[in-house]
Amino acid sequence: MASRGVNKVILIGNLGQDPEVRYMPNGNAVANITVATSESWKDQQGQQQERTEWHRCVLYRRLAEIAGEYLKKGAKVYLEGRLQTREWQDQQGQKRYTTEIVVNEMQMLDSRPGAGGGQAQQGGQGNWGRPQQAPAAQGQGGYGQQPQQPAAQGGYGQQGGYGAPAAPKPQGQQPQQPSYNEPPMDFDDDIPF
Amino acid sequence: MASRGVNKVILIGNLGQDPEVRYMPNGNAVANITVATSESWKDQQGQQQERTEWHRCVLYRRLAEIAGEYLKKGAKVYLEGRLQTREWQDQQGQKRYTTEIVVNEMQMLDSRPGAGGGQAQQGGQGNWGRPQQAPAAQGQGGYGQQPQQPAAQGGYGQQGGYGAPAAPKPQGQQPQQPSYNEPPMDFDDDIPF
Amino acid sequence: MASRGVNKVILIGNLGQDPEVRYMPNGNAVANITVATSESWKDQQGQQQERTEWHRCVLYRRLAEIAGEYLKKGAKVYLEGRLQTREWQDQQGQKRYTTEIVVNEMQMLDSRPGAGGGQAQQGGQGNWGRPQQAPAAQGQGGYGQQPQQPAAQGGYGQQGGYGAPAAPKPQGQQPQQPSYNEPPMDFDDDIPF
Amino acid sequence: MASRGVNKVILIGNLGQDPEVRYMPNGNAVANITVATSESWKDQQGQQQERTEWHRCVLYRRLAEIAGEYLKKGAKVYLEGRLQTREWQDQQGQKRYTTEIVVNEMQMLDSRPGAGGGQAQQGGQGNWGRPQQAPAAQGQGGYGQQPQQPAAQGGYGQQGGYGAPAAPKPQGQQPQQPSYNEPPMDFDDDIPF
DNA sequence: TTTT
DNA sequence: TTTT
Repeated sequence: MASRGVNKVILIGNLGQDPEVRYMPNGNAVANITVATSESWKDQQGQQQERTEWHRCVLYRRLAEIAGEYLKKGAKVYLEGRLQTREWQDQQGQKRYTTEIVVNEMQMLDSRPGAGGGQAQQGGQGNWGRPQQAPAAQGQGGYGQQPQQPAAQGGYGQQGGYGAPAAPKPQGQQPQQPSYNEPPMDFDDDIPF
Repeated sequence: MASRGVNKVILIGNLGQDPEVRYMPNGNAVANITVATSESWKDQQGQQQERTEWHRCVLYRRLAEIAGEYLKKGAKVYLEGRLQTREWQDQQGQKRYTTEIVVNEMQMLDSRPGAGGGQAQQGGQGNWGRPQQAPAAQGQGGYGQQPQQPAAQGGYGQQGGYGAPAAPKPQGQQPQQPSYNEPPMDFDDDIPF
Repeated sequence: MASRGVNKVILIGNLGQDPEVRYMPNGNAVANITVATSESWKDQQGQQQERTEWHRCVLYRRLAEIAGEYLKKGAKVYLEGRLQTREWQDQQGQKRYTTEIVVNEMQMLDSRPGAGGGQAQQGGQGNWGRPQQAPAAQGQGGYGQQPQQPAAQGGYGQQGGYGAPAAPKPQGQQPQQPSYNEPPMDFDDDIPF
Repeated sequence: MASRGVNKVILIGNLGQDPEVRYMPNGNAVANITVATSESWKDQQGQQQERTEWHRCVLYRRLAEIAGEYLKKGAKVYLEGRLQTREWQDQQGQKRYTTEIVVNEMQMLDSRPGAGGGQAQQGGQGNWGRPQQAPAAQGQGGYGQQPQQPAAQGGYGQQGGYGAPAAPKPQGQQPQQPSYNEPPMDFDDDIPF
């Protein structure tokens, strides 16, 4: 409900491998993805250098399902979340720590294969999920025949219920909308400058 | 529910004046605040320069109420939101545009007056709301005798209902919490470094 | 040099039209771009709604040149900058205000046309600049035959000199690099998890 | 010079202990700080819960010096940086990983002790550095008698020279300033709303 | 270790 | 209008 301080991470990068999705006893999905960001620079000898940073990210519930459905190795994504370091024990019983980004917002940044009409199914190089599947395998995702590029937001435990299988419940977050008595704001079809 | 693109603003600044809170017909609160950020630099002649930027911000529902209750002129705040430009007409019937930050998260950054025990009475210079009030005037805010520093998050239309007077309903956002079957993460009592 | 407060904007969106680049007397480039972000939601009647927000952005110097060279209408970009409201006078001598994002970091998010081999030349739909040019017409940009996807960072006055034509000077910002006596960090070729 | 992707962290939190500052052979300062953020929520049984997250942060050069000089245990700061995971070996020769935030911007969020006149001397509870020192012990910091609240930005390798002791050189980053032929922007004395 |  |  509240928080003291701000703990925010923003990433744009590419998946190092396909998402790993698993389900908890209560039916909630959890997905792990690893995302690479990189920077390059010239060192003091003028040599071009590059360094890749790998980020371990975890997504829950609806976000996990979307990730599992639509992302694959190489996909470019925008992620927003918070840092969390968890403790675990290695085989020797030693305490270890792993820092992860708990994602609460995701945007896919690859242009959709098959977008824009025609262009047809399959993929392979588009980094979108399930490209090899038969065209009829759809439906579960709820994104329709021509699946909309899903852009997902998932606050903290946003889908409400723990203990219930993830379902397409109404999101707790809708845009803060122009109420009748606010000034008009219709920008839908023209650019104001 | 969804969004294409990212539209995010992060501000830390000081209120130029007390918040203006009003209520919509449906009972929802709306608050307007103006926040200053400033930067200083040396120009090419070596003169110290400073420029203040004023940001017009709008808060809705619970956030508006908290702002009205706890913020006042001079208060330092962290704000997160999105940009929104709305069109209006001036007296000559000319189209005008105003860009505002629609706030969906807020953190007060002033230390509470009277926090920590002792440290003296009243406020007046602490930039917290209602400092001149009699000590007994509490209660309405629901923050208890020793009101907790409120840190508030308000997604898009987060408090659920339009058309209902704002009430302290459960937030749509709770921390994404360690469920029983997730990896252990208990940092409560020891530190990883 | 310093700033009191934080004034930060993060956008991911698409250009509404080609960048407009002009040059100042001192030779510095200035580019204006308009970027759309949009969100969609279901209203209370269950109707799908969408709202597009248009952001007026301004880029200076090297960033302006890169924008002019590589971006075009429809291109998807990541932008980071700060809000700035400037005053101007309309024809009636009335004070008007326009809020812009002064961009200091930019990332192009479209996959390069012609990247990865095959996929072929031409453009038109790739949203990258100068797509109709002959393949040999390159060179000015300094991005080579197979131009690297430019990712640019431009702090405040980053290219150092005012008063000089923008040149590919060394950036004032290089990655904060592992100095000899810091712990080794070579992640270049393996994923650590 | 460039980067592919975005790797950004934004924190507001409190220092768990005084900064640890050390110097590299080339004279550059490095500071380590640990910063706490926390969130609280009600669990499913209605119990108030709280979780504190600890962030390991590293600052270089001028930022490190400022941190060492002005921050102390308990201080509240705004930090911006990037995630970096470095590999090291434990005593058993095992590979270990530690994730840190490499800070490139910092803002102190505590109000200065002794600011505003009167308000009394010394510190101890103000979380500003060196509070127990004799008033004359100043000078090294270059912030004057009444030290300005330092707000610091330090890009990547921002202070220019490696291999030289950090000195108050001109920052590579000045505000992107209104040049003569840009639209007027003088907000110094009037407010747009 | 912090803070409320 | 704020803040330092």
